[in-house]
Amino acid sequence: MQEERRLAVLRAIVEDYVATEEPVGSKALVERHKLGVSPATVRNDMAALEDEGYITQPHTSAGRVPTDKGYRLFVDRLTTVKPMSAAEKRAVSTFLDGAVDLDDVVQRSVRVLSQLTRQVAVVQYPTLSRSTVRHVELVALAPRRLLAVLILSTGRVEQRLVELEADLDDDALADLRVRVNTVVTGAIIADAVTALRTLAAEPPSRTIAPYVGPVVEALADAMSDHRSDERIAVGGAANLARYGDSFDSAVRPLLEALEEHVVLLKLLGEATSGGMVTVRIGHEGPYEQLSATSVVATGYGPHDDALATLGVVGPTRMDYPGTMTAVRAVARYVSRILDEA
Amino acid sequence: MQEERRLAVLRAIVEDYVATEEPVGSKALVERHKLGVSPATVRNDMAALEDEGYITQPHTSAGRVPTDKGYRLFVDRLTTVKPMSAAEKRAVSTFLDGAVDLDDVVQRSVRVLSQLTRQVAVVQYPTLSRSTVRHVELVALAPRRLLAVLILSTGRVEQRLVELEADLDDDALADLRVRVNTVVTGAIIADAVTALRTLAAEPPSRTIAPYVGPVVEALADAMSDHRSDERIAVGGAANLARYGDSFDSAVRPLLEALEEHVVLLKLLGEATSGGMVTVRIGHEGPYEQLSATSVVATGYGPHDDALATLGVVGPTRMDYPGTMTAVRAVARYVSRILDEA
DNA sequence: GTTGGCACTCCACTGTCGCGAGTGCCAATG
DNA sequence: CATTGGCACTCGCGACAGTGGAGTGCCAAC
Repeated sequence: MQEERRLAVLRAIVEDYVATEEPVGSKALVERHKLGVSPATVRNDMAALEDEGYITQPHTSAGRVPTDKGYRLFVDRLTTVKPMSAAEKRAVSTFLDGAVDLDDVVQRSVRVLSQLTRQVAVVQYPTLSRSTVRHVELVALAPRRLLAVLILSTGRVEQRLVELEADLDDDALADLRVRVNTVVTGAIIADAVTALRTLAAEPPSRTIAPYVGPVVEALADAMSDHRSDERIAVGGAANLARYGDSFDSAVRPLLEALEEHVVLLKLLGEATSGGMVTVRIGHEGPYEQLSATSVVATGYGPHDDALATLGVVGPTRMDYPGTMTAVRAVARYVSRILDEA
Repeated sequence: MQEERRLAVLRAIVEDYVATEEPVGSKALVERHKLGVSPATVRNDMAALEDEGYITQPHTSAGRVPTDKGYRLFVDRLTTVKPMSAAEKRAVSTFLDGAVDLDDVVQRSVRVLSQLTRQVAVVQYPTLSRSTVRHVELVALAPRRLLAVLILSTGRVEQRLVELEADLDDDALADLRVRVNTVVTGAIIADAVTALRTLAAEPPSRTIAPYVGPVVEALADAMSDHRSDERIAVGGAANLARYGDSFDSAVRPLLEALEEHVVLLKLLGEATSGGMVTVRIGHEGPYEQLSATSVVATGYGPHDDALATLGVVGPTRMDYPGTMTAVRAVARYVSRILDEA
């Protein structure tokens, strides 16, 4: 009974603090939220909550502020799903539907996500390693030169120039093309690479033997190209300007992190699929300097495969319910678009 | 005679102010720069400089600060070329030489430029419209489906999927490939597009007539794809953290501008080729809100064609000589790399 | 034209003080 | 035993005045 009210008080504190950015006191609380009890009672509850480490006061005789632990409890148990407004839904769909290719999808996602949440949005490009090969094309550019084109299930296209050591005729090229595609089409990247290497190690026909090596190398290179794994789009950095206070402690390290895509990737963490949104609050993250920022992220990809991750980073003091639904919605929508492609 | 010393005083003021970020007074000036005259004399000169609008004082009885006009004079007439240190040169070359493709070149340029200048660096991707076509490849993916690959002189590769309305045999494909390449190879984009349209309007052979339309459309689309024109890479935003003061007035609008690539493009301005570095100081720029920021930019591209622009944006109070040489050096180096490719 | 002297200005900094929001504790109450 | 009103206490914050110092402008002398 009292326990229940205590949680209500915590929720109220979090909500008010997020809204006002100021430590919230007992009196203001009972005024804004009809708790049906007196300020004194709330004070008792607050003292208890502080003992348990959910809230803290910046200095004696100031209002209370949620701790990371308090936000955690709030997110885990007190969050009521906040549906998006019809207007917002419409905005997401119309904006994302205009995308013409994968690059564009990612760019637009970043944009819509940052505008929706008024935070910094981060979208990872679909990872190669977990996508599958749709098709491989080999194009003769010159007798000893060909272009290897790799088309993936995510819509990504990679190409590599291949220099050969012997002239290539059309028949051999056709043979090679068929052999390679038989082996890799439909396979996930990791498997495709090993399959290709076996092919190169034991050429199944003498016609292709002289060429299979360089071609396989080029393809394997394109497949395991880690630069693509690390690609990330960032948007809404201007929202950092709203931090106002706590510039050095919060904005500076975050700005630096935004440049270091490796750090960002680590921040986003493992992709979780199936509509689950991960929330990492303050010090729970792997970086000491980012102890004042939270990350709300989720995986996305066609057929609910979590190919990549998208989310937002912002101050620990953020609107978690709203942000979570926005992230979830954008992830779903992007996944659906990738399904169709 | 006095005129000469006055300019020396202005130069000293600019240098000191850039170094210390604080209004500079007459006494401090004669101490730091061996001007050979007394503070009183300097004061007279300062009064004159203020009358002419080159410097100003934030409030009565404070030191002087250069105005935009003062910086302009400094940049135009007082700048002594500041050579880069051997270490810096080495850093630029080793860092940029590691680039594997155009994307990588741009990314690395942004990085090295922002680190060199400790400012926000902006690099525009080489514009399509002024580059030339190296090669067009057409790849049959299915009887009625082919991939059109466009390879440009800048190293950029664009591809488009083309759906046909009639089955395509190998002979027709080969014919089409030859015809297209004859028309566009070596041409600059603008010419290539018109040449393609003529080809589509008057098909020179009946074999290719049913296919030339969609293929030409796809290629023309890829060529005039304005999204690529607008592509820009930004780096070093973390350097904005050093602004410290004047956060709202300077950092916020700049952060917003960094997201709006259209604005950035306009800021960078027209590409100027041939080692000329453009400096735009404060209010000289097209945006009222960015009246506290300067832009140092120059064009770059293979064979000294100014295909695109790169530069840095920062506070009007910046180290112009150092920034200018850094921008010039990076532009030259990138141009040379594009030459080789 | 240059210089030293001098009076003046004004910002930045410091210390003091009162206000108000908020707390913790306690005794009273249902 | 949870809740409540009362009350004394704490402490941050804004206002205010006083002070020191850097810098200026002006002037008379060289």
